[in-house]
Amino acid sequence: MAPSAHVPWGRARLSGQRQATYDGRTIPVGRRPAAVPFAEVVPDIPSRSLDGTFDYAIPPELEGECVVGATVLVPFSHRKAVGYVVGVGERPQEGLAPHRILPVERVLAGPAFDQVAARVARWIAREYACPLSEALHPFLAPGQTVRVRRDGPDGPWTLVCEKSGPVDERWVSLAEGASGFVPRANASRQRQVLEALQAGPARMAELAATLPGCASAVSSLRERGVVRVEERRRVRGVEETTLSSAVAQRPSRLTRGQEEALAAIARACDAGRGDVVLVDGVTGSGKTEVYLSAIERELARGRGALVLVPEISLTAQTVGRFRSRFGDDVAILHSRLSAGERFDQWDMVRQGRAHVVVGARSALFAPLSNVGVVIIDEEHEASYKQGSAPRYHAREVAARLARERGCALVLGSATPSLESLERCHEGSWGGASWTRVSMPERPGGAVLPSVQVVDMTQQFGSGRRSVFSRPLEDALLEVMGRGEKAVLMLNRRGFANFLMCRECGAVPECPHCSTSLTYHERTHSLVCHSCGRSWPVRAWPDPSTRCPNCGSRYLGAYGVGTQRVEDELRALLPPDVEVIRMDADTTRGKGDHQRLLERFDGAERAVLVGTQMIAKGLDFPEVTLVGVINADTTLKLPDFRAAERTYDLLEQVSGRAGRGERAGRVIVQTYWASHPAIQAVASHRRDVFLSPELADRREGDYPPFSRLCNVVLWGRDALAVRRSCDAVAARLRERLDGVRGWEVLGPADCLKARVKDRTRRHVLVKAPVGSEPGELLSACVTEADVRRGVSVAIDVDAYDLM
DNA sequence: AGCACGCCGACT
DNA sequence: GTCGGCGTGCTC
Repeated sequence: MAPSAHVPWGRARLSGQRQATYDGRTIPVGRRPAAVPFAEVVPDIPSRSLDGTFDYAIPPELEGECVVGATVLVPFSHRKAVGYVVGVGERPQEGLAPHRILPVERVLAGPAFDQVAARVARWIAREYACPLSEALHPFLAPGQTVRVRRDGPDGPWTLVCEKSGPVDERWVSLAEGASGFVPRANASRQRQVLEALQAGPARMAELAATLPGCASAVSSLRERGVVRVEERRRVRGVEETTLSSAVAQRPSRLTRGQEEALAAIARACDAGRGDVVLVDGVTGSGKTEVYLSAIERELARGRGALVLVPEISLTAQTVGRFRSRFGDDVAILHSRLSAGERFDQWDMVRQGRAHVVVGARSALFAPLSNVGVVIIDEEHEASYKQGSAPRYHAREVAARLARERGCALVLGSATPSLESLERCHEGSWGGASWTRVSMPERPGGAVLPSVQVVDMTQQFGSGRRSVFSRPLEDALLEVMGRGEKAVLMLNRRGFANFLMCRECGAVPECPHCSTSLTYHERTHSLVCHSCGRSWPVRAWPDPSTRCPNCGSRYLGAYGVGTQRVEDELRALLPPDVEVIRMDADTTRGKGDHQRLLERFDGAERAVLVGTQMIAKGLDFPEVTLVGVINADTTLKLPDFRAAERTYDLLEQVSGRAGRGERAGRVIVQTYWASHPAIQAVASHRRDVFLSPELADRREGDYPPFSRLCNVVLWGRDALAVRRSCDAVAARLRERLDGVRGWEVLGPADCLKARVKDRTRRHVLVKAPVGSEPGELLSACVTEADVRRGVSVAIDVDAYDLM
């Protein structure tokens, strides 16, 4: 198909002059382009066997509307289909008989993406082995799904439009009574509302999303005349924004690390070819200020910014910091907004009325064409990998997007991923340069907490059976005696069960795959979920138990729940100490999370017990002790990233201690005190973890030295799943056996072998770093005999191997 | 011959 | 994903 004039978000007729809009500004279109009577359309039919584009004629009356990014209704085979325009041109595809070309029937929605985005979508489809229609989905306007469906087995096909409901247009702002108003000590929600409003007026829906259950606080503040609540169409006026600059806490001067980071980012922006800067800064080193300054510079040059933060850290505080610096130029996109609210924010970006987008993973696909910089905060977070189709990694899509848009990519973390560190070590990757800038100091010279490692095998050896070691027990009593607070973290129990020797700490591993073996109680066996091998085993308290390492009979399933820790704490501490448990059970309801944190905040002296959900975003100055009950549970998960995740988590949770004036202390309990991940955290030296970990990864051909792909098959019929998976594995081996750098593992049962009455099997494929495994995997799956009723997912660069 | 079932390929 | 076309094989 012939390329058309390059007109992003082209609402205007292509045949006119000076009509195309570009982020709200009019740009000249030079010569008069010819009409484009053909549209290249991707039907929204998710199927591997239907992977291509189809050309349709654009009738004259639709000429202005039927542009790249538009949603259209087209005749398809014997029915109609919703499709997306990914290209327009003067000629249809070659070799297509003219009489077969049908006309576009209707334009259902205006443009949601431009040609550059369409190119990125094509790349996603190839790279992550998914149909192009699925790769386009994240680009579409949120909450505006249009589908053709039919009612009944052979009823008529009808068009179903799910437009988002009415938008909550109530705005909350500070009123005259705000000055001098001090909320009561226990009114923490009121305080948070007022803090959020310091940055300027906020939409009720947005407040409710970041501060669950704030409605009652707002209404009581209104009764006292502290805030005003107004119904209005839009707030983007003038009077409110003047407030925002007043509270932008711009530091008087930047640290050297911050200056260096900004200089590197400026160079990357100016190079305009997708160069990457990794801002490697310890917790509290002021990465956000670097982002804000970099964005300011780009805005001054007339370019916008995309900022990705992990969903969990998208709090009122984060939003407030961006709002206070950029006011109404910020759009917020995340899952807690209502559908209408999301659409509204998205549409603001499309119309060029907001140039900074802050959001979770999917904010990457916001309709911002004039991008100066893409920023990914906490880039090591596993949540940047999407778990359902399209199974993209935000870092990789961002790198591609930055190259296509000619802007810079900034990655920030205190514990960068091994992938990013390795690319920076190489200096370049995928045609762009990768630079690491280190920020080792905290502004104001705050110190990192001291970290003590306690060897639990010694505690066990000396007859101690409590979940608390002697040092942790002493520290807890001491901290409570001083009227301070403590946080105790239990690593995720892990979905997988494993055996561990309480005397020597050994965990049985697969001799072929060097991953921990999972213990299956029912069958009394140890199973490797990488290669599928299994061994019979007898675990404690069976009298014949023997630890393969030391011969001890204390080889048993190991796990401590938050409940047990809570019980032991109550027995240990004086009755007036608040013990707050925070885990999946106690945070089920909406706003529970926030409520528990408030109770912790308001208490005189308290201990917060929780799973890893407490590791992030907790900022209480009175916390002087952080205890990790058992660092090993995540260390021993059958996942090659287990050590990296443990290191990240421990580093992160350590950063929770001593954020106020008093120094912090961290106690890490472990059965494996010598493990590099634990030693690295204890000594505040990342290389202690990094060098042996990288050596292991290289040795085992794991990322970042390979690309690990997971092909999962599931279905009700266990035999059909098994046969299909065998067929896929056989096809992969036919193609790949003996090919240098490629390896096929399995088939094996998935770690979660049965989910919702479906049997799950999988095959792992290791591919060389420079390769593009997506197309090959797609082909093998298509060619293999996958039975009806068996579903397949191809996960390239898989993170979740369960 | 008449029809149920399953597989294959087209769909612009 | 959905449907029609066509071949196979069974039944009337």
